[in-house]
Amino acid sequence: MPELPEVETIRRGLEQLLLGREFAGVEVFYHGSLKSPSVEELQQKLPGRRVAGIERRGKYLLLNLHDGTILVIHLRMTGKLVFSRVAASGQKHLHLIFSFADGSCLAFSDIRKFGTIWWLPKECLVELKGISSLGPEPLSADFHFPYLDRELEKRTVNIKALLLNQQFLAGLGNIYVDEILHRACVLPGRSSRSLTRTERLALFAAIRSVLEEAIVKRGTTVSDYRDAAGSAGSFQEELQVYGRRNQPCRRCGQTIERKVVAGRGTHFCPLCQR
DNA sequence: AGCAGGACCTGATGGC
DNA sequence: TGCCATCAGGTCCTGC
Repeated sequence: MPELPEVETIRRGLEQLLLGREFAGVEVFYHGSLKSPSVEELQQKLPGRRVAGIERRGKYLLLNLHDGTILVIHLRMTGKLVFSRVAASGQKHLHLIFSFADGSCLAFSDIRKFGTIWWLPKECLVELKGISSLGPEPLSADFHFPYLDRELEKRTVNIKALLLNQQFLAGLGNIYVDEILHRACVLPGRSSRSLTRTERLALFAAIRSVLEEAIVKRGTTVSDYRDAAGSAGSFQEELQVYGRRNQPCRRCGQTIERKVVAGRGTHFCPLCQR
């Protein structure tokens, strides 16, 4: 599932592949992917516009076009963006293809059809509630210890649910939350405000270090994640708890357990996480 | 307001 | 073998 490190890896790939390219057309096979505008309006108005820059906000990809409009893409769980130098077709679950003036294209496919695309003027970005309500970027200066400390104090939910909340912090998903809590030695069911100062400091450091290392490894490929060039990531080899139920903890040897916390499959070490 | 739980989807897996 | 139920998870929506 693409979380922050995967989306950042895709962003970097797309930046190499798409910058300056001019849109020539769009084919839409599954209309549910395109939230706005209509297929007709997109097909009519997108051609001729060029890619000027690619940003990421949380798990959202933002393709800035030279005329001040933005293509916003969210891959949700199984969405994929794959660039090809020649026209692509025939692949399964293909929902939309952007073609460029030089004959290359960007294909959007998604097994579960949850992924979404918007095209809108930059000033309308605030109307996308999912983006405008996002919390700070975990790797930016906006995310600092006093913020984490304050939020932990005022929330009543368990720490797993808080870390999954995009309005608290943008970009974390199920895999990295489990890994972060293991690194910080904190059990996922603990209430946010119960964390000691030592644990809060460890959590702050773990959020940053796990994400940074995962970006270096170009993300985690558990089932079908691929970057924009079609390559898998390698952080799955570094996972300490996620997907390791009944296997020994790499830190203390205790058997990794799995239970549902905050409605999500949650992996943890019952001995070295407290 | 904050929080919990269901809905949206399809493919993989397991039980019978 | 085939059928059915269950599970996977990001975000939005509803209701408490």
